[in-house]
Amino acid sequence: MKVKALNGFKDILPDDVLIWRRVEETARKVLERFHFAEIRLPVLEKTELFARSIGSDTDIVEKEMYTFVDKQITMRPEATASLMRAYIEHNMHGLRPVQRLFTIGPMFRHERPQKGRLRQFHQLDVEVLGSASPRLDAELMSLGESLFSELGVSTSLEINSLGCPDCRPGYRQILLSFINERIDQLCEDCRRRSVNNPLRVLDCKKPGCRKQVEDAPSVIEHLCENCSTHFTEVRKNLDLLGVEYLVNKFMVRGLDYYVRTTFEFITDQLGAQSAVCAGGRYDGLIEMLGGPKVPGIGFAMGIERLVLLLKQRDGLEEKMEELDLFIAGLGDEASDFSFKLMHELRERGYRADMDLDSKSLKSQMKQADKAGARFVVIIGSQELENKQAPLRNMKTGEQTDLQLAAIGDFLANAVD
RNA sequence: GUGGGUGUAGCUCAGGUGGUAGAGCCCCAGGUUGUGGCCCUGGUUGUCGUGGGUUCAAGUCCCAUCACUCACCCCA
Repeated sequence: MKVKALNGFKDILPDDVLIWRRVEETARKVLERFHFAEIRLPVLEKTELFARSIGSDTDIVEKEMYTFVDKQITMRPEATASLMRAYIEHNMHGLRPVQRLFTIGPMFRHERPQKGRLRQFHQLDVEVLGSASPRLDAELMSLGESLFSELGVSTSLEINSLGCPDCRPGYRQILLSFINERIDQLCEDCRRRSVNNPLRVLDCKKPGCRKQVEDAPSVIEHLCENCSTHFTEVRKNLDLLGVEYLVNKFMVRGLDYYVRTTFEFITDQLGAQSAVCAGGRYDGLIEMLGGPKVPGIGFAMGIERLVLLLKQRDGLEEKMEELDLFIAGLGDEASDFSFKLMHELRERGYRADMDLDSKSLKSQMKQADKAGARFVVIIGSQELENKQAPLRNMKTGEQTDLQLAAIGDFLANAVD
């Protein structure tokens, strides 16, 4: 019986790694422009950290975490909590008034896998601590927009406000009585939700429920004055930056710590997993975790989902050039020489390879072609004797004789 | 946790009503005694997911089981 990877855990093979690297490199480049610094965090944390931040009543904490029950530690299901922990632990609020941080890495949730959803998945997590300004909310969304446009992926932005501890309880009551008036018309799930988390009823996907809540009271209409002003300012700043968005009054977040602004970048090309990037404001979270009273906002981008989008976009990827030079050696003596030459060229910084198994020249040329080698040099006993060998440009087919000793210098000229 | 779909070569997939396994791609060799891509010729690779049942005979029918996958739930 072959040993296979766990369900929901995937190998990322070399061809895909090229796409992953493009995503990561683009992200780092764009984030640098927005003055973000990278932070690297551990994958294991105390279970308590997640229970306190994400909320012990959420599905994530209740049934999706990989927890070592005997040790009270958990593989992180998301990055925000860890990042807050690090921020507090290292007193980062004292280093500068506003911290702009991001991190990229694997997260773990024991969910049933499906398209765009794995048990080990990867996120780009972006957080800004230390400012409550609505400008920041808009700035983060424009950052998301820049990331997508830089990668050539089209998404649409939806925003909402969830209010704050001052105004949400009141709204919750209003919504609850609205729901209770038509509780018989709602699906089983929604009836259950109406007790645990009435806001969730708003984003039920069943057409029947949708119709019922069509004109439900929205959070936005019941925001307190501060939250309302904040939301207006966020929208004003989005307009100022020319960021297009849609207000989705039914958008709800699954994590307890969100307040005020929430947003999602969505796509219609990933089946049921439409959100590629989602986030929101979480003023109060740091304090709740024992830190200073510092506001924060952030988002997470699902890298697998992003990679899927990039892959299903018309794939016109060029053949990758993996090598500067492939050395085709013919015969033992020439192969010894080639082996040493290859080593010297690598020491000088060139990408070189050769065939170690004394295959036919035809086969070696094929290998060179497969690898996308820029040049091939062919070395046999005749070439050793004359100290010069034919060097072939694989793109043009041109072939010229070159002194063996001059190959390195030739590459220095030919390769940027 | 719940429901649907699919399991045949390394990959993508054919195999009406049961008769001891196929194509394309990939890979390898040759055509071209030392030259890649295109072309031609030939070749390698299978416990037909697994276990049981019906039958003279099962990839094909029945049952069970596992894996993968999509969707619900939830979420990035």
